This record gives sequence, C-alpha cells and structure tokens, in this order.
Amino acid sequence: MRDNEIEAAWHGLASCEQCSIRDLVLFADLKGDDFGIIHLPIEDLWLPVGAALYQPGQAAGHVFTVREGLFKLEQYLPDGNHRIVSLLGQGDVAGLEAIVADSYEHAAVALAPAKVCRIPRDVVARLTPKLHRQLMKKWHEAVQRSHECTRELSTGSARQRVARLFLLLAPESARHCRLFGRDDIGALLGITPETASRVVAEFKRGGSVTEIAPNIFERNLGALDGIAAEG
Amino acid sequence: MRDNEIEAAWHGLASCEQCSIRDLVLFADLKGDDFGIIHLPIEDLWLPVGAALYQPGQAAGHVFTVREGLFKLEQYLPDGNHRIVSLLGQGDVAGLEAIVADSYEHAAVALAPAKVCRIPRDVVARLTPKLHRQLMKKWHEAVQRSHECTRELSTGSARQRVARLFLLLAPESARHCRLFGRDDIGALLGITPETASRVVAEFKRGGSVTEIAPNIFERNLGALDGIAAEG
DNA sequence: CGGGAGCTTGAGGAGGATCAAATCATGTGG
DNA sequence: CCACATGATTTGATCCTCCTCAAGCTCCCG
Repeated sequence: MRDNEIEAAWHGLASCEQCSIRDLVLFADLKGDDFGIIHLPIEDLWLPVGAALYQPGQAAGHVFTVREGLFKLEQYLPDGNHRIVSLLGQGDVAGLEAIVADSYEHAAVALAPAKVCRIPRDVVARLTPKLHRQLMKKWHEAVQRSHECTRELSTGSARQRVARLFLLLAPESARHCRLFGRDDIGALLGITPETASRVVAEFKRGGSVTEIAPNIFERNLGALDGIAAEG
Repeated sequence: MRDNEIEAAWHGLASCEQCSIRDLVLFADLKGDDFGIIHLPIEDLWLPVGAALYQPGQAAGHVFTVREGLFKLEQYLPDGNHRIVSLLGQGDVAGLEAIVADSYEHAAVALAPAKVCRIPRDVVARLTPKLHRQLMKKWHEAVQRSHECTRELSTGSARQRVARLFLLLAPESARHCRLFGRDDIGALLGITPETASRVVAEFKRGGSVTEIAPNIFERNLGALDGIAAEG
C-alpha cells in the first residue's frame, strides 16, 4: 500500500471511440469529431490488488475511469486510524476532485485486479461543455455511493453490515462475488477485523454464503436479505 | 416531520444580484446581465425547525441554497430505521439531484431555523454554461461533506463521535453552537438517543461543554479535540 | 392542573473490542 | 522438495462499551 503506484502496468493508449463500456463513462456523449480535441494521451492501465491510483495530498492531474475491478477510497483520522469512505466499481470515476481542486483527498487503492483509463484533467477541462451532463451524472453517483456507504455499511449490527456488504458487492444476477481482506472489511464497516472474520465464518456455517475459492463466495440472497433487515 | 412542508413561509422574491452571500452560492460567477436570463421566480423562504424542504421520491423541481440554518438529509433503511447521511449549512445546496434526476433522494429537514432560496431547476438548466464551475464546486462540497460524515461521525466510540460533532457544528471562532434533538444526534452518529444523552451529560459534567441556554453550548475546544483523537 | 413530548438516569445484558494464541497460506532459501 | 519465516485469518477468553427496557424528570401547552 506504500510505494506500489509503480506497480501500475502501462497497457497502451486508449482508443475511446471503440471503448466497450463507453456508454457507462465520461465520454458517453461525445461524437466522432469531438475526439479530435483530445491531444493529450489517455492511458490504459491495469493495477494489481493493493496498488494505489493516488494518495491524499498528491497533485491531482488526472481523473480515472474504472473499467474493471474495485477500488476503496480511504481517508485518515486525527487519531491515526483510517476509514474507507467509499467504494468504486465499473463505470465509476475516481479522482473527480481533480476538476475543482489541486490535490487528491483520498487514497484510491485497488481491492480487486483493476483496469482504468487515466485522463489528464486538461482533457476534461477542454471538453467541459460536451461533458457537462456526464460530469453531473458522475458527481451524482459519487454522492449516492457515499450515502449508500453510510446508510448500508455504517448502520446496524455487524451482522447486518456484513450481510449488506455481500449484497452490494455484486448485482443480484452475479453468480459469485469476491470479498477482500478482513482489515479492509473492518475499515469499511467500522468494526474490527476480528469481528469481520467471525461474522463471515458464522455466515459460512449458517449457509448464508459459501466459499467456493479463497475469498470468492456464492451468496444465498434470501438469507442475506433477511439478515440485512432484521430488527 | 410529516406534513409540515406547508410551514415554509414565503418571504419574497429574491434579488440575487444584491445577495449578501452571493460569493458563497451558485450564482457567484454571474455578471449583471446574466440575471436577465432568469425569468422564473426565485423564492426566498424561511423554515422553522422540523420543516421539510422535500421528501424522498417527491418530484425534484427545485434546488435550494441554504442562506442560514442547518439541514439534515435522511434516508430510510430496509428495516424501517432511518439514518442521517449528511448535514447542510450556510452556502450549501440542497437537492442538487434535481439537475440530473427526477425525484429527490432524501428528506431534507431543518434542524435550526433556516432561510433558503428556492431555485427552479429550469433556471439552473438555462444558466448551465455560466454555472458550470460553481456546480462542480457544489457537487464537490456535497461529496466532501458526506465523506466527512462517515469519517468523523460514524467512526470510533460514542464519546469521540459526539466530540467531533461539537467541533463540526460551528467554526472554531464561533462563541457557541446550537445542538439538536437527541434522536437526531443518534440517527446522525449511529448510536441510540440514550447514549447521546449520556455522553452530552458527561461532557457537561466534565466541562468539555457548557450549556448556556437550552441546547446552546459553549465549547471547550481543547478538551473536545482531545476526546476526538483519543486512542 | 393535567397531559404529552423530549430529555435524563438507572440496571442489566448483549454485542463487539481487545489481547493473545493457534492455524493456515505463501513464498524463500537451502 | 522440504524447512522455515512471514503475514493473514481464525478462534478463544475476557472486559468494556453501548443497547435495551423502564422509570422519573422537565418543560411546554392546552
């Protein structure tokens, strides 16, 4: 988590026009010749688990579109502890603050192997009028996600929080989902790693989830829903 | 909290050009003749404690600039409970989602007597290019506030959370600050009203705060800082 | 004066934190 | 290929915080 930003592997220059998830991302509204305006390189990177997109305080020169994987946004507390304040997944934008501020406000670290597009802030600035609608949508999503984290993941008993986390980790339709380290679960739910471990173990024993590979789980949605809502 | 949106008193039509806090708000960048574009009325309202600006699901026709007072944004949980996910104060904008969505996502309720400007979404839409920079700033602030709520108010012991709440309630320079009902403190900090009451009482006894009038407190910033950061 | 809402306080118990030890997984060097 | 070191996860035992339920209190308003 310290010096592994170097670990980001350069994959190539992105060709946004052919992007497979373009309707999900910032450039959804752009037309053919709008891409001519982009003369700074947009890079296509992939990152292993634990690699950081940026650190708090670092000069904010880029925004990042998440194409695949999962990121945590974490912030530090006066007492030295830290807390995960949001999760970002496919289609989300990390580092939006680059548009209005000079430095990043979180550490953005990959929780699952990830692919991202790195877009210079100047490209966004140049395209501003064309991107307006999408930018609004992305900001809106950022706020929604953050509220979701407080509402679902910082409220209720540890059992409820873990259950809701399992439900948020992947869409209902997904066959299985990947969980992350117990420390991260703790920092996200506001509980200790030990409690996180105990609750996950209890869910396994009770059949609410099944571990089909290390940290890959099949979910019993009915059971989890029940736990998430229990009085 | 139920049907008291009616309680909002109409104060008059706003004259944004002479607004005393214009540099804080959405229209900060507008020039003299830009105001000609606004032909829908911008209303100036004040609301008593407990009055709602809007309810979740309600058609989102306006955004609101908070000129004075304090609002809570609350959302409802699957189990029927609710949780305050953010606070809004002077200069903040409530109901930003009106720009990109059709209905509001929270209940916005006054926690202190409040003055707001009610701006039709069409006015914002019409002024879009001029407002772009301010809109970005406001969205950014919304995200920051929300992250602040998880980081400061949903992390650590009840003592720490209450101490941090006192510190957030007003700038350091403020002589005193107004606290709100114990139920709201609970819903904001993720603790029970009883615990909230007990901790506030303990702070009073210990001299960390002094109640100079019902729910008006003078703060001992040093003591509160210490509690907020205790290991 | 009586009622109600919100706040305070108390006693008891449950849930989660803490500290410590055991187990498991991974990677390294012999 | 095995022995060992390292780090994460699991589990256990104990303690403390906070929740729960219940009663008393204060203040406001009819």
